[in-house]
Amino acid sequence: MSDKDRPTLLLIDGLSMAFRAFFGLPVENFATSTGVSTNAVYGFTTMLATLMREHAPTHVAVAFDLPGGTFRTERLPSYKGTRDETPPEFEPQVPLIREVLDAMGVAAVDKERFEADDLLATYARLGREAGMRVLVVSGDRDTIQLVTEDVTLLYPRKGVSDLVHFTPAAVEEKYGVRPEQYPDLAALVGETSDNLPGVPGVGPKTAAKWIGIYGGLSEILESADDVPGKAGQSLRDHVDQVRLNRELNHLLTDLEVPLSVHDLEYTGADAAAIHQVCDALQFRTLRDRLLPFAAGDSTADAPDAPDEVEVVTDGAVAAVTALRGPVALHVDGRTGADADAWAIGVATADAAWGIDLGALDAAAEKSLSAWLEDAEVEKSLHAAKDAWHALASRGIDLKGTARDTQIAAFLVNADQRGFDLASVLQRYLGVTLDGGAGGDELDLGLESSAAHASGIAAAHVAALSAELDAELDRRGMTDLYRDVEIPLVGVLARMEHAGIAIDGEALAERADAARARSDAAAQAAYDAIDGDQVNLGSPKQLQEVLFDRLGMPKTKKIKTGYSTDASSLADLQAKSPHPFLEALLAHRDSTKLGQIIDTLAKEVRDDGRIHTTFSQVVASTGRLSSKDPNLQNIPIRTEEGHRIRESFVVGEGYETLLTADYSQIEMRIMAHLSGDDGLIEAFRAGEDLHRFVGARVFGVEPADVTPEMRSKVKAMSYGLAYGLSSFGLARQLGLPVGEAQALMDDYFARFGGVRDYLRTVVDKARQDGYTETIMGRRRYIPDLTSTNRQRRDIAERVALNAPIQGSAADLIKVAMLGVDRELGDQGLASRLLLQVHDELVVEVAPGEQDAVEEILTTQMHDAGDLSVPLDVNVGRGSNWRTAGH
DNA sequence: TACTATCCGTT
DNA sequence: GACGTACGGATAGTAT
Repeated sequence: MSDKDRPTLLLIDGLSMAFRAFFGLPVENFATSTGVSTNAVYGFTTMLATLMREHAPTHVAVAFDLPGGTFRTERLPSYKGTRDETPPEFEPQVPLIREVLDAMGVAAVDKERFEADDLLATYARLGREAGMRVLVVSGDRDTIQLVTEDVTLLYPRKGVSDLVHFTPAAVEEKYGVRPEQYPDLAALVGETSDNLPGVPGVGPKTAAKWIGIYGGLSEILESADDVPGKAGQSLRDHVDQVRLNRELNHLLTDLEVPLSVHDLEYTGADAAAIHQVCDALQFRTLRDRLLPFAAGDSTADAPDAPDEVEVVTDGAVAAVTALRGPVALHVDGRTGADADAWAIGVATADAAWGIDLGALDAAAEKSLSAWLEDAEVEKSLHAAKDAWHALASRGIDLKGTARDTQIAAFLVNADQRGFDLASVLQRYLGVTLDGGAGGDELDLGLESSAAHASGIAAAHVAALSAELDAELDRRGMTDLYRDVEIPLVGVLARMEHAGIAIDGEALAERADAARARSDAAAQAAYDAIDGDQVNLGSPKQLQEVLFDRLGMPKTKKIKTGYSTDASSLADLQAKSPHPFLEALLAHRDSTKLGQIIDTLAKEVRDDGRIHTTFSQVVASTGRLSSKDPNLQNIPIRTEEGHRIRESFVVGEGYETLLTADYSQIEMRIMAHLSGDDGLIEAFRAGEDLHRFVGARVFGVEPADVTPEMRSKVKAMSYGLAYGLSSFGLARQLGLPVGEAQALMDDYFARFGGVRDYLRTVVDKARQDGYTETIMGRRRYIPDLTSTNRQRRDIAERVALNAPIQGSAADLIKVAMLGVDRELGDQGLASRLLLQVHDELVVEVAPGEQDAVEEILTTQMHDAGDLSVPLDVNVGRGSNWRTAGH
C-alpha cells in the first residue's frame, strides 16, 4: 500500500496551536464588529483548513487541555508554573474554536487530569497500530517522542502556517538523537516552558553526546559517577531533578480515550453550521475555504467534468425525453424583456446532456418541448422563473418544476447576498463555476459550447438540489418549500408575463403636471434665496445653503454633515421659518413624483403594459420584492399619488381591475401569535380595531374615542410590531417622551398578552438562534447575542418584526396559490397581475366580476387558520385608483 | 464605469 | 448616544 492510499490520522493539539495563532496574528486586527477578538480562531481555522486540504486526512481529532490540574501538577505543583498569565483576549476564543470544529465536523477530545499531549500520544499509537499514517500537530516539544516512520510531527516554526515536518531523520538531524530518545535529552536539558530546570551547564549538545555514548538516560544515570568534567559533577548534583523531568515528560500512550480511532473518521462539515459560525465571527474569505469540506457525498457523483456531458442533437434527444425524472434542468439564454433560450442542460444523478436549441430539427424540438411541458417529469432548476421566461419566448410552457435551488438556498438562510448559481454552488458544494463568477445566472461562459456548459450546470444543480433538500428537511421547511414557494414560481411567472396595462396619455399628463410643479417650486426656492446657482437635488449644496448661507440651526448628523431630509426640513421650518424651506419641500415632492412617473413611462413595453419582476429571494422576511420597475412602491398617500395610480388601467379584453387587501393583517397576526384575549376579542367582534384599543387604553367608551386618541393607539399598535421605543413613539406623535412612555404603559396594562409575546419572541429567538413564522419560515438572527448594543437592539427589532411580517408574507402567498388555482379550476379568464404585500390586483374578464370577487375573498380569508378572522376588503374600478377603495 | 451616500416611495 | 420593519431606485458625488 502506497503512503498516499493509507488512511491518514490528523491529530492537533488545540490549545498549543491556538496559542501560536494568537501570538502570530495581531489581535487588534482581528475582531468582530461587536468587539470579540478572533485572531486565534482565525489563525487556527486557517491552519486547520490548510492541513485538511493538503493532507486529506481520513480521520481527524483536536485534543484540548481542560482547566484544572493534571496528574503532572499533582506530582509537581510547580509544573508549567512559570507560564505568563494568558492575555484576556485569548481565553474567550477557545470555545469559538470548538464551535468551528463542530461546524467542520472535526472531533474535539479532552480528558480530565490529562494533557492534550497524552491524548495525542495515545491516539498516535492507536492510529499506528491501525495501519494509519499519523500527523501530529503541536507546538509542544514533548511530542517529538511520538515520531516514528508512521508518525510525523508538524511543529510550528513561526506562526501557524510555517510547520516543520519532523520525521525520525529530521529529529535526529536537529537534535542528534532518535525521537524516542528525545525525552532523555529533554530531561537533561530541561524545559523552561514547563518550569522544569535541567542540569546546569548541560545543553542539547552535551546531552546528545552522552546519549550517544551511553545509549540512554538510565545508562547515563547508572554510570553517572564516571561522567567526566564539570558537567559530570553537575549531573551528579541534579540526578533527582533529571529523574523527575523524565517522569513528567513521558507522554502516556495508554489512556482510556473518549472516542475510538474509528470514531475520528472524517465525514465532512455541515455547510449551514459553517455559515452560521462564519456569520457570527464575521469571517468572509475563510468561509469559502471551509465550505468545500461540506461538499459531502452529494458532489461525489456529480458529473461536473465536461467530458462527461453528452452533447446531443436531433435523434439523440430521445435519450433525454425518455427520462421520467427527477432530473435537473438548466436553461441558458437571456432573461428580462428580451428573454430567449438557446441551450438547455439536463442531468440525472450520474449523467448529463447538453442540447443546443437552435440546432434541433422540427421533430426533435417538438419532442423536447413536450417533455419540458410534461408536468409529470419532476424538474429541479436554479431560478426556475427565469428559465420559464426564456423558454416561453420560444413558445415552450415549462411545467413540472419541483425544486428551485435558488429558492431553497434562500430559505436555508435568507440573510445572505448572492443567490446566483455560481454563489450558491460555491457556498454549498465548494464548486467554482468557470466564467460565471457572480454574473448572470443564465450565462455560464462559453469556453466550450453553450450546450456543454448547460449540461455541466445541470449536473451541479442536481447535486445542489439534493444537498439543499437535506438542509431544508433539517430545518423543517420542506412543506413551505414544496407547497408554497415552488408552486408560487409559476404564478409569479404568469403575473410578470401578463403585466399591467398603462394609460400612456394619462401618465404623460402626470409627467407634465409634475414637471410644471417642480419648475415652479424651484423658481420659488431660488427667489427665496436670491440666487439660482444651487442644485436643489444635491444634499451637499443644500447643506451649504441652509447651514452656512442661511445660518439655520443644525439638524441631525449624518456622515457628510447635517441632514436635509424631509423631517429635518420640517423641523427647521418650525424652528426657523423660511420661504426657501417650503419651496424646497415642494420641489422635492414634485421632482420625486416626476422621477417615478418618468421611470414608469420608460418601462412600458410595446404591448402597452408594464412587466415587473418579482423576486422570492430578496426580502429576508419572506416578502416578495418587485423591480424593473418596482410596482410595490407606487405613490398613494397624496392626491398626486392617487392620480398616478389612475394611469394603471384595465387592459383590452378585460372588464375591470379588482383589488383585494387584507385588513390590518399584521395586527391580526400579532393577536394570533400573542394570544392576547383583548386583541382577539376586538377582531372577533369586528369592531374598528383602533377605536376598540383606544377605548381600552384611555378608559373610555368606544364611541368617545376621539380621532386624536385613535391615531395615537394606531401608531403604537403598528410601532410595536417594529420594536418601536417610547422615544420613537414620542417623536412620531410629537409628544414628550414621558407621555409616550405612559401611553405604552397603559397599552401594555390592557394588552398584557402582547407585552408577554414581544418579550418571549425575542428570548426564544436568542435561545434558538432564529425566529419562525406560522408556516415555519426561519430567519437566523445571530446578532441577538452581540455584545454591541446597537447591533443587539437592531437584532431585537428584527426578531420582533420577522415573525409578523414573515407570517403575513406566508399568508398572502398561500392566498395567491388559492386564487390562481380557483381561477383555473373555474375556467375563468381573469388573472392575477400584482401583489403589494397585503394586496392583490386582478384583471377581471367580462362577466367574471362576482365570481372573481368571491374567489379573492374566500381564498384570502382561508389562507390561514388563525384565532382571529382574516378580513378582506375588495374594490373594483377601471383603474388602480378607483379599484383601490 | 463602479461605488457610496442620501433621500424617498410603498407596506 | 441612538432610538420602527422590509424593500427598489433615482440622483449627486467621488473613486477608478
